[in-house]
Amino acid sequence: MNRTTETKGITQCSIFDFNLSWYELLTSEEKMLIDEHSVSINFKKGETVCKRGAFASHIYFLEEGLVKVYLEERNKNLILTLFTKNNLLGLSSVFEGNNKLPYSVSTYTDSRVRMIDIHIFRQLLQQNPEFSYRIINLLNEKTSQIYGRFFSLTQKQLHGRLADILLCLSNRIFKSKSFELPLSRADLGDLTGMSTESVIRMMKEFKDDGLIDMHCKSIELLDVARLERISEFG
Amino acid sequence: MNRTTETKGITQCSIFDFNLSWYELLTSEEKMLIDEHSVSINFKKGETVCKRGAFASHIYFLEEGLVKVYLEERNKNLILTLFTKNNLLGLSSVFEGNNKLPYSVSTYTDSRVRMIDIHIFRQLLQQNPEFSYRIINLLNEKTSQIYGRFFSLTQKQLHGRLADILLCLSNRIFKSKSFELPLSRADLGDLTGMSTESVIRMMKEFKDDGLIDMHCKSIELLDVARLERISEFG
DNA sequence: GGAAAAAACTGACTTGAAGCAATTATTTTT
DNA sequence: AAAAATAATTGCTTCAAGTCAGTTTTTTCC
Repeated sequence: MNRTTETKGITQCSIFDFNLSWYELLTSEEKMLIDEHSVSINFKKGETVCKRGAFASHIYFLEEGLVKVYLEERNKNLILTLFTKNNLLGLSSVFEGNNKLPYSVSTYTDSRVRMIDIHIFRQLLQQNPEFSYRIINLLNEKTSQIYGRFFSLTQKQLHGRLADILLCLSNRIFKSKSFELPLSRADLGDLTGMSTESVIRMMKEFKDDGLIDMHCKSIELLDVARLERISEFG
Repeated sequence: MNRTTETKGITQCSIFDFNLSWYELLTSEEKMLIDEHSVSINFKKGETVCKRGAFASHIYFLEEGLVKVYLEERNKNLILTLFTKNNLLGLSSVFEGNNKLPYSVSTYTDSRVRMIDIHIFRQLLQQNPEFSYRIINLLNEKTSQIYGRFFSLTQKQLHGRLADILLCLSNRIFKSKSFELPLSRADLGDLTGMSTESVIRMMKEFKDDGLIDMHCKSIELLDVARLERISEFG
């Protein structure tokens, strides 16, 4: 067919951190319904919010904190995505076919999670088309981010994957070129699909090359342009 | 927390092939609206239905055929999923934020695709909650399948990945233990994240081990139980 | 504040899987 | 039906990246 204009690379950044508001789209009765059928729970750093395979009884709204959404099997771990505050988690289970949670969630920092009864949430989806439409948009946005990560982890080598994740953390999560990382090196490994040792080696290499500065948990991106090039060329 | 019952492995099968009906949920006026604002197009084997980056103007309903949904960049290819007939494609672009298509689609066999005006589709989503709810379920089902593939491709080695894909093709796509494969070895590579040569070597190995029988494009699974074990143990 | 545990790091070694180049088989085209 | 093009296959070589084992640093918790 005919030539299409070139678009940006597939993996610009892929960690979930946007938040279209959804609560505002509800009527006041509906809001009240949510309020009545939800509770807000505090989790300490490192705690498990929910485990894959458990029955899905709630939709989670992360009011405060930072969490990982991950899969584990045997000793293999894969972090699907990170969520920051004001995001909805566990939407996959609104589908009755998925009555079990398809992933686990645990916290990196102290967090507050509002747990919303899933039946109420479903009811609202079925009665309020605007709300439902917004949720579709949230799901789609998330899916296309997952595609980006999928591409990154399957098609790029270590340099590219690490550059990807560093850029994401900076742009999406911490919104700053320097940040204190609450994730361990092992977590970075689960996020990039590489071994802990490789993460360490690669980060040292980035440091030696003047791409980043780093003292243990504190990280600063020094040369974003070059990191982007590394991300692009895999 | 308390111990949850063990669930099945993450990657049972991950190719998209279920179809909840959605058309029936529309009112007769809505159906008419769809009919008026859609056309059915025939594609020959190997043709491109749409390319990543193009403006998303339609939702696609695959009336007949087999297609791949894929990402390409430089010489890297990744097949996200395969679709069989009676499935909706391109739902990611109902989100106005994504006015460009996030992936490309091309056919493996002669196919017929109904192209539905995206504005009409959006309108229906916003006015018909049951329809919208059904679409959410479709999206969710798809997402959890993508997670499975994501895990498979990032955490398993070649044996496991090939076993995964052979089982999927058999269970979901062809619904038979023996089938004529319309995909090339290179496509199997793009589907499993391995090189064409590795696909060939691995399939030969499976054949020598009595797991499958194979003559060029025709494949038969001989020992499904063992394939499942290989899939499970990566 | 000191002991214990957990992370972070380093170097040596091994290997899974990709890349390359050449050959054979299939399919398409004329 | 022959020629050309595409796909499948094989063997050889290379290297990216994981594993293992040991050391140092940092964090946690009595």
